[in-house]
Amino acid sequence: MILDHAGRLLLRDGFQNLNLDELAKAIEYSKGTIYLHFKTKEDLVLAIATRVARERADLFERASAFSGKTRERMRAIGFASCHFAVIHPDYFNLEMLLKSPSFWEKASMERQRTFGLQAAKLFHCVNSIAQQAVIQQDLPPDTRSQDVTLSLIATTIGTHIMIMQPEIQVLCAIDEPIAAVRRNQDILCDGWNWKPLAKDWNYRATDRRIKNEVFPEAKWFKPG
Amino acid sequence: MILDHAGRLLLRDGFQNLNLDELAKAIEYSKGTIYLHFKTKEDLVLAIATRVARERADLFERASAFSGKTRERMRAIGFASCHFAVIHPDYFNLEMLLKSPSFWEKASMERQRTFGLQAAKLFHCVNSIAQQAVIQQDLPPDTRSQDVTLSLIATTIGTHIMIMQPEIQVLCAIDEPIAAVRRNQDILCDGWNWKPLAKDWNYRATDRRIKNEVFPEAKWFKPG
Amino acid sequence: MILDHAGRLLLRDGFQNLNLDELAKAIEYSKGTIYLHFKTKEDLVLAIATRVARERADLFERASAFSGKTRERMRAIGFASCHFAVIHPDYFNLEMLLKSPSFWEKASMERQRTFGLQAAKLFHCVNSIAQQAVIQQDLPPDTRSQDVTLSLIATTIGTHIMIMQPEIQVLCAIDEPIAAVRRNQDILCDGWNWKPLAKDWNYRATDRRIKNEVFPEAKWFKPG
Amino acid sequence: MILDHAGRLLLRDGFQNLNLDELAKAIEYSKGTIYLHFKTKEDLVLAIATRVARERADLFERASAFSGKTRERMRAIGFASCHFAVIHPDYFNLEMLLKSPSFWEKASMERQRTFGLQAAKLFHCVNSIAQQAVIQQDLPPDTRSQDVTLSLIATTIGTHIMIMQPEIQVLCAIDEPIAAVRRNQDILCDGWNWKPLAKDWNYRATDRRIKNEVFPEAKWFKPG
DNA sequence: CATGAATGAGCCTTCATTCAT
DNA sequence: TATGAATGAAGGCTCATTCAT
Repeated sequence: MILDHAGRLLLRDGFQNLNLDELAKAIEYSKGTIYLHFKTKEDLVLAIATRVARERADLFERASAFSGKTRERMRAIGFASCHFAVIHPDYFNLEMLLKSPSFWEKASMERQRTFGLQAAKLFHCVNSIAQQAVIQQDLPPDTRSQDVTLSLIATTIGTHIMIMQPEIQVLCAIDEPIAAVRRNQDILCDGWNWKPLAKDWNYRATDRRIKNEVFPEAKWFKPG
Repeated sequence: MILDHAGRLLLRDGFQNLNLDELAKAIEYSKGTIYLHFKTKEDLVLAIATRVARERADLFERASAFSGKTRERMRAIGFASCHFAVIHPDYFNLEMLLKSPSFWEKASMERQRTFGLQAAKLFHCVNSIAQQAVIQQDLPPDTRSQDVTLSLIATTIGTHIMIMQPEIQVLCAIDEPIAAVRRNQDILCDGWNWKPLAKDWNYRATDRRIKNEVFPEAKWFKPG
Repeated sequence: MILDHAGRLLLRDGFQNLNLDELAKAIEYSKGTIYLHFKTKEDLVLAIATRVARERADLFERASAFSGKTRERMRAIGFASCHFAVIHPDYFNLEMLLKSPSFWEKASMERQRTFGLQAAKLFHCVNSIAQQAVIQQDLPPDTRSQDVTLSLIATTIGTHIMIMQPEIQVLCAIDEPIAAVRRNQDILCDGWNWKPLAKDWNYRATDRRIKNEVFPEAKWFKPG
Repeated sequence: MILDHAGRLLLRDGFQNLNLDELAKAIEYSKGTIYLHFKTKEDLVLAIATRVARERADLFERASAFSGKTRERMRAIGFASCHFAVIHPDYFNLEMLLKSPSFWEKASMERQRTFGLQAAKLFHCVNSIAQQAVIQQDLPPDTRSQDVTLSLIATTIGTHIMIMQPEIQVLCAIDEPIAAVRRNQDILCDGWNWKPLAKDWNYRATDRRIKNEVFPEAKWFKPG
């Protein structure tokens, strides 16, 4: 598949240094053939991004189906985001690229729509759990679910960005980067007063269940 | 000054679309003159980033000097980060660019060092307050200050990135984007159990003090 | 062929003044197409030089096959060098360019190798005749063939360089520049005591044979 | 002196890579000042060439004053050319540059004249000895002195060019490059039948005299 | 569907030269 | 006489895109 190779080169070189000549050499097809499938280079890259975004949305939806208290289910989402980050550690660089208007206007409408869909699924997964938490009074009654959702996604993204930088890992004496992501999510949930709080519930057992039931295939850095 | 114009064009066009011909036309100097001051295009852009980063570090250091409880001082830092985000809403795009190794190797050593210095100052400002909080037992005794620092910076960055996207603003029904940043910081501090918690202290008064004492010149979206 | 036009412009303008825009205009192809075939401008020029050098090596090898005494065969090589100089009077300027290390390192390895091969063929042609002359005692027994080879090539090159200069032609009252090359080769062979010496053998007849048998297509300045 | 530094940089970098910014930094004067003295870069380089050429002419004239048989005096000239080549091993690269018409037309008339003068002196030194040799019947009576002169200069130049190339030194198993120059000159004189021939006269003694009387300051590679 | 040779606009970078001070 | 900041034309090289086959 074109997208596999293209994705690999894209991660290695970045968007601007991604070279279609090199790509054509890497895949078994010619440059002309690439243009049969993608309107422009941007269109191709958006296709890659969309595929990865769909993968992420799928992970989130699987996690979303986890049974348990609302905070446990959100915790499953947290595991999903970490699992995804392990598989696609540099995906954020790609997503940042999609911010530029000059990028979007060169991609096909259809693909723009498809990508937007994946992003929306993501938000929805998180937000519907938060909504239910408010309803079930796991979260304080006057809490706006979108605010919780925003904060969780933001913290997750921000932490991923931070821990990718080697200097930060040194400064913060982090030996298990991915664990920092889930810790921050956890602290934040406590901050929102999302019941049961970390101190009131043994999440070790929950974590074990998530790993077994939702991500049996995943490799986690530290078992337990 | 060259950097002013260059910064403006950089924000408008992005790095790759920043055109030195256009820049030369914009400033009253010629292209050759630009190269008297900057070794490469990358060097120029790093100079821009450094200048803005220094501005941010200055804001943080001013905030750091705020007198009060540790959490109040951290709150002042939060205001600093928001104030900065208002002045330079697109700075994160620029900072993402600096991730690429191929970028750094084209900039002059001296400028690389200077930029690193500013980034370190930032971390230090936040971390030293967190350290003091642990010492003063405003934070639980077994808390690692670096973890708190990391989480605060990560949440701040992540939230800034999120609220820049118009779709997110719509989805989350945010009418005051910048307020979301400080809210998330606040929730997170509560999550860390940083005393006094939001429910135990009237931070309205603190906020007023910060605005008056630390950022008397700043325009905040909503007074109060 | 690209190399034909490029060679023409190269001789007219020299390396530094050779302009790829102009070249692209001269040939029916575009600048990009040139770079499909040649890695750099230096690579292109080395390709030109190699082609001419191969032509020269071919002439030398044809001459090398001439039958007769060793000195007669060397004389045939002398004719070859003159014939070549008539066809490519400015080749030495090109060859001088190849001295610069900064030139070589910008050309492709493959082409570097090919060019080196041609140069080696040249040396070999001359040297193997000199070797045989020593064996057959046409040259004194303690003569080192490489020294003879070096002197002959050096004199040939030097004379070609000299007679290219109009002032020298005037100063030396030369009306037939190319003849000077062969005369110097002849004097030098006499100096090495290469038998039969010019005074002991009628080389007119040999010359006639060389022209007819080896270079029937050549135009010599003065018949006879 | 400007020319000293400029000459050094010129040899190191070649003409096209000679950079006036770098030169201005090397000397104590500014770029503007350079242009007070030299019309163009070419003019500057021609000045360098002229100075070295004058040095060479002086060496030749000193050698020309050597007393002895005509062939001994020519031998002194040979030593002069070698001595010069040792002091300025890369001068030929510079002289080749002066062939290009586009170079000359950018230099000042005055300097063009001065340089031509030095070149003429060179030719004259050699030629007048050859002329006298014909008159004194050290050379056969029908010999044209200019032909002898041309052949000697050509062989000298050609040999210098050849022995500069490391590959040639290897191919020819040369361990004393400069000695090859004088050997070729000697063989050539024998070829012209310039009396006394090498076999009829002990030139060792002559060489010793030349070194002592004409170049007492010179360092020769092999004493004796 | 597939190709890959050809394109050519575009861009960064260099550097000899000038001139106001 | 000396400066050195400023110039700006020039040129090598890239690479996304096209199209005839």
